[in-house]
Amino acid sequence: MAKSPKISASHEPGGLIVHISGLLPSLSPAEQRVARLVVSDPADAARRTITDLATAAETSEATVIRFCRSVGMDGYPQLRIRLAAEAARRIEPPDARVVGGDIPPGADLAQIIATIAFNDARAVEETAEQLDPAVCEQVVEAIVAAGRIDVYGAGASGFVASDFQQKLHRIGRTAFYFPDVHTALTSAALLGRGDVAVGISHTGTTSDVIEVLEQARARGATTVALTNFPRSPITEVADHVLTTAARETTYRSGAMASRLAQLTVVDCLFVGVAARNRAKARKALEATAEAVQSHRVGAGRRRA
Amino acid sequence: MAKSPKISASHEPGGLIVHISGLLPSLSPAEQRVARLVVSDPADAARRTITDLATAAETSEATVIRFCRSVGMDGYPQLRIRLAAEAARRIEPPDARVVGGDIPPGADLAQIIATIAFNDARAVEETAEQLDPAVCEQVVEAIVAAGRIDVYGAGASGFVASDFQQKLHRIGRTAFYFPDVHTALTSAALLGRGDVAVGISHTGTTSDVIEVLEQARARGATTVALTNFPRSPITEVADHVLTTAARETTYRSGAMASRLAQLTVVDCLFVGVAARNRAKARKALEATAEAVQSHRVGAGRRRA
DNA sequence: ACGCCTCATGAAAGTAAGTTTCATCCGTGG
DNA sequence: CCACGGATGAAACTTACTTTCATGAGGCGT
Repeated sequence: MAKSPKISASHEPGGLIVHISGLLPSLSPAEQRVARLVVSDPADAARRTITDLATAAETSEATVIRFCRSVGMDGYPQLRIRLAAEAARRIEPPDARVVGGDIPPGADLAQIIATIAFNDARAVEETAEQLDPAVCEQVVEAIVAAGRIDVYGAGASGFVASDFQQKLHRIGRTAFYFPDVHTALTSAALLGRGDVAVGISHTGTTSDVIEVLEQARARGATTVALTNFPRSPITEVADHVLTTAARETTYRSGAMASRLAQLTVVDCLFVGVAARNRAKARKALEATAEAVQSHRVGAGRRRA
Repeated sequence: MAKSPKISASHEPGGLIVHISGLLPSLSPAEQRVARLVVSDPADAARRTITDLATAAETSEATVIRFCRSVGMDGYPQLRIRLAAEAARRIEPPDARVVGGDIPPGADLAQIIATIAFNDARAVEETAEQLDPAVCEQVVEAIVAAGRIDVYGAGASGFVASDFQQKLHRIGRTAFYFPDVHTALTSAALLGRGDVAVGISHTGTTSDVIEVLEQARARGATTVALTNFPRSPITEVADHVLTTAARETTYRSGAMASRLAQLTVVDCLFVGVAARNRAKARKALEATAEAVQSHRVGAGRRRA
């Protein structure tokens, strides 16, 4: 048989749940039902027997096993154990905040704040946990060596792309961001070997971004994808894939946690690049900070 | 039936290992061998199959089962799971992260990632903690009732302003953001009673933003400031002050944590506003999501 | 010392859990 | 309309877990 991809999960001891939620959209419907059960209550799933879990997910044991393999486990017992470990490690949320869940209709502002902060912080932490330092290293390497860096992103991811561009620019890297697809395509066509193209798309399905990244790749540039879903289409046109870990269940809630997760990754890359040449980066940052100084009032201390 | 003692362990979630070593002397020799293996390396034991463990302890599966019962477990699978959970909990959280500290010169990427994520997550959490729900409420109120909302911000805060504008727009609020001071001033001059002007500035000293907010206030608009410093100049021209809690000592003016903190506040306001009219907001969000649908590939799940 | 009892122990039988195979079904594109 | 490929669950199968039971090693009273 042609073996399913089986994305390795062995190098991420902390992020099994995260890993699974990332893979969720790439799973078959029946497997998704299993995944959802597992993600929503890992501890409970660990307690269940395979038959039990299969029944709960309204599917067969065979599907559960397939699910195990899909997320990189050898079999059900292994999943169970990893799940138990994971569940134990995770500090119980202070109160009944639904992770990744919707905000209850009757919620007051204090609840809303608590829920959002909790989910946002989680997204940041979990993203960091599952980020592969080796891949980051390669990306940093490529950016450091790049003649030019293009950052692409549409919609909410566009802000992140723009932020990244601006950060790189501030430390003296030649970076561009294009809010417009046509311009972006034009720019991508002018990239070449040694240049870097970074495509940002939470879902990994934004055709504009994929198209541009593809173009860049065709021209010989090193392509990097930043997405929440490790098996989404964008990863097919990327040399390096960086993933975020936002469980933004509700599409409609307007890309909140995902955006923070993306920014966290951007920060990591930025600092990684800056760290390659501390002195120069620092000097550049100081120069840029000084440049806007005249646009600040009450410089020095701010009235203790 | 003359049941063996079976000391309950269910009420001590944390101390399974301790529990076991406590009753080690009361176990039969063969069971003790099992117990010693388990205590010395719980994680490893959890990975083994019952037969495997029995062999390692030079005994039979039956004895392992008896051991399980002796320590209060129902059977081997339960022991395994508890063991895995216990082992996971023992792993110390990655320490040595300097809160708000600079990144050490020799740091490798993994350290950088951990430090950034830690600080970013902290900023988000602490911001939420000190956010005043009452002030948020007033701001939400004002935005809901506003005829028009202007969001101002320069530099890094500009991205946040832009993000806020876009979010409000998506749920049907009339919101604007101007990257250019002149345009912003022009717009502010056209605001009036019932309108809202939001000024975002991390330091609270960005003269451009202050100036624009001042103008807006003079025209009768409700002014809101979002800053990290509760007594900075911007607060003097604001009717409502919302503060972030980012201790941005890292990589000066990289504006990393502060930006996430600001976004968290924006998210809270956004959800607060959206919650005021769930149905309408949801409909608007769905409509906007649908609008970009044709720019996505592989709508359903992606590649088995 | 002898018989008897108790208990620890593992072999083996039995049961349940997990895994594989395979036929069927369903949607997709030719 | 058919061929194809993937998804799926029933059932066969394997492995893991649990129970039963026979054995034998002490202990202990006589």
